This record gives sequence, C-alpha cells and structure tokens, in this order.
Amino acid sequence: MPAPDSITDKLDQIQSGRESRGQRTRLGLQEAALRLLGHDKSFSSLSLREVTREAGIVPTAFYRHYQTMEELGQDLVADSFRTLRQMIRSVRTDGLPSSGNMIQGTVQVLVQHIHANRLHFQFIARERFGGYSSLRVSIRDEIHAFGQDLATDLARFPILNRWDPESVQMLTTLMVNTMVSIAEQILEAPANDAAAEAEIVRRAERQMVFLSLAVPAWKPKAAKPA
Amino acid sequence: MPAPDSITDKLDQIQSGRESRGQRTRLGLQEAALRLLGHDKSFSSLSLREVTREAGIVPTAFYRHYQTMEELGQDLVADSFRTLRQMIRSVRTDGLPSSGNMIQGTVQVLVQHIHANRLHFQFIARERFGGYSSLRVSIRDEIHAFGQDLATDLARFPILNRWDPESVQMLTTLMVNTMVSIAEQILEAPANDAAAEAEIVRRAERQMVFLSLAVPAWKPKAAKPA
DNA sequence: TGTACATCAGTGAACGCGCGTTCACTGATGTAC
DNA sequence: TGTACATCAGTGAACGCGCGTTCACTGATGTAC
Repeated sequence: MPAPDSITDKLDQIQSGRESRGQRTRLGLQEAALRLLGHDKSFSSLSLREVTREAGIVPTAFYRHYQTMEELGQDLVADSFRTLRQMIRSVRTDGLPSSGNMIQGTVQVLVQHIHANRLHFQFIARERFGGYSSLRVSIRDEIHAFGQDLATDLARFPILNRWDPESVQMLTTLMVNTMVSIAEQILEAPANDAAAEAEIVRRAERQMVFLSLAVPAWKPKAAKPA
Repeated sequence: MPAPDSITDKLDQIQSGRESRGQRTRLGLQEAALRLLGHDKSFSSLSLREVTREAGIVPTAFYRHYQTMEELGQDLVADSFRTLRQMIRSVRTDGLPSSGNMIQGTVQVLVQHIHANRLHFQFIARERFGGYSSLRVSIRDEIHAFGQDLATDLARFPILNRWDPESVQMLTTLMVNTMVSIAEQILEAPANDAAAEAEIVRRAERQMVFLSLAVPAWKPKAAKPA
C-alpha cells in the first residue's frame, strides 16, 4: 500500500505543475470558496452549488473530492495555519526585519502576513465561533498550537526561561489574544485605509509594550530546576 | 405625535403583564431565535420559517414585527448589551461581592452573568464576526462603549486618573479583550463541567493580575492637568 | 513508442424539499360614544 | 357599562427558486504490455 501524499509532496507537485486533474480541481474548490468569502459571506452560509459554480464545475463533481462542505472547511483550516507556520519558521531562521525593536518587528511581520493571506484570515475569524462545531474545535486547537510555538521562542529569553510553564503559557495567551485582536481589527478596517491601519498597528505595539512591562514584576510559582 | 415607547416603558409593560399582543409576539420571536441558537447554530443561518415555527406563529406573521431577520438580530444585540449594562450598573451601586479582592470579584460577577445570560453571550460571540455586517458593526460599537464605561470606573483609581486618556483606553482594551476571551472560553467549555470552568476562571484571574502588574511601570505620555 | 483497457473525474437530467415573500382573509383588540 | 367600528395581528394558500443529492452517462487520464 503506497503512503498517502504528504503535504510536502503535494506542495512539490503543485509548484512544479505536476499535479493531477483531481488535485487541480480540489485546489480550485478551495480557492473558489475563499474567493466567495471575500464578498462578506461566512463559510457556513456558502452553498455547495455556489462553490462549484465559482469553481467552474458541475455540482455533482464536488462529491469526487469531498463528502460535505465541512470537509472542505477542514482543508481550509489546515491550509490557513500551514501558511502561518511557514511564516513563523521563516522568522525563526531569518530573524525579524527591524531586529532593533522586537515588538515592532513582530507586529510588522504579522500585519504583512495578514495582508498577504487576507482571505485565509477572514475565513478563520468568521469560523472561529461560527457555524460548524468541528471547525471551531480545529481552529481552537491550531491557535493553541501557535501559542505553544510562541512559548518555545519566548523561552530563549533568560528571564522567561526561569518561569514555570504555566506562567509562560499565561503570557503567550495574552500575546496571542492581542495578535488575534490585531488581525480582527485589520480585517474589519476599510481595506487600503493606510492611516486607519497605522493607528491600529500603533495601538497594538503599545499594548505589547505594556504587557512586556509586567514581565519583570511577575512572580512565577517556582523557579524552573536548572 | 406620541413619543415612541422608551425602553423603560417597554420593560415596565412587560414586567407588569400589560404588554399588548403585538409586543408579546415580538418578544416571542426574540426568545424563539435565542432558543434555536442553543442548538449549535449561528443566527445568520437561522431561517425566518424556523424562527416563526419555534415561536408558534405562521411565517407571514413575522412581517408584522420585522421586515427582515437582520432587524430581529439588531433587537437581540440591543437586548444583550442592555442586560450587560444593567449588570455593570448594579455592580457600581452595590459594589463587588468579595470586595476584598477586586479582580476575583470582577471575574466572578462576569462569569455569573454569562451563566445567567448564556444564550445572549452565545449569540454575540457567534455574530461578532459572523454573517450580517450590520450586526458586526453594532456589536463592535457596543463592546467599544462597554470599554468606555470601564474606563470611567477605572479613573477612580488615583494612579490611572493621572494617565492620559489613550493610555487608559489601552488598558481597558486589554481588559475587555481578556473578558471577551473568558466569555468565549466558558461558552466553548462543556456546560456543567465545574472543574474545567474553575480552571478557566483561575487562569483568567492570573491574566488580570499580570496586567495589573504593568500598571505601575507604565509611563503615560503626559500627566493629566489637575 | 503504440495500443487496449481500467480507473478516475466531470456531466446533465431529475427528484423532493424548505425557503422567502405575495395576497386576500379573518378574527382579536382597543377606542369612541 | 354596552355597542359599533376601526385598526391591528395572525392565517393559510400559493408562487417560484435554489438547494443537496441520486443516478446513469461520457470522456479524459494513466498503466500494462
């Protein structure tokens, strides 16, 4: 029995144009759904027929790829967070753009990434507490995993390295909440309003600075054993 | 021309059983919609016929009260935040339950209120980034107003009273974000799981304490003129 | 490389269903006298 | 308090529509030889 395509294989195939007709249509369905989300609709209110119409295939062909719309939604969740993880990974290897100020650099990377993947973020924001409960669960788990990644990165700071895990997690939760809030504000702001966006970014940076001020004052429960 | 019923008038009538048939049915539609939201559905995916069926009237009677489902949604938003404001007002006059610890008292009141108005909170959480853009706008505005109220209350603390308004707003935003996050976690947790909920509350309290630790370290832009 | 054939992906007609909305109606409610 | 009447709220039939899903089909793709 041949191993199923790994994500990397799939990406390779897509990038080199070697993907099969089936894979192309499947991708077409995903992109069609995302495109429709741009028109102020939530995924859960999209109909199967709408998506296939947008994708340029007949409704019945949908079933060759997914059994339900919910399955398609799961693919979109996976996709959205895959690109998010890629971003984190590239920051980890290449560092932040303006390495002088960590907070500004982080916010800047996040905002750029939101712009580059606007529809993915819109999808996640809408479905985080939206219609399909299975999508809500997946998204919550992915956001949690994102927080764990962040905690690992933060552990490189000497002071945080001495904190108990729960305290670190508390800090990452606050930071992730702030980032989620940034994303949601940017998505809700009128697109291409640079002034409004700069204001959101400025306020977000102030919030992150404020959070960082509490770090030295926090008394973790017990010092981590060396 | 007679003045339209104020909210207080309406409440008076409802409480004293003097409301007209029309008002009763209108209320019945609101309650029917809320009830349906308990079954893991979002308001935007509710159909007019579902709501009237649940309310025990014929679909066409809906139009005697609302032109669209969106209008009904606006009523629900107004209702949800009205009860929230009542809660704040009662805390303001009666004080917090365990007045020794402000943070614990605040979280406790919030959690109690969420339980007492679970469906309203569920509605707000689902529609905050959900289907109808007019509801999104209303909810955002109401949350903003809630933050302004909180800012007023916080201004009674001497140290915050000397902060510039923007700094106070930044703090309230962080606190409101945390409260919203608490609400969302409690709604997503399995109902009646006391242990899980206690854990959410404990973590929330720690987050609030952490936020408060940054307060003395924050340097506001300019001292407020006395 | 060329052919035969199996599998895979897209087609198009058809179905029954719940939807929002219209309309003319009926009966309940409230008011004027 | 009792009656006449206007207004208001709920009814029930009907409509056209888009929906998800079924089915037998056709043509494209990929594989074995």
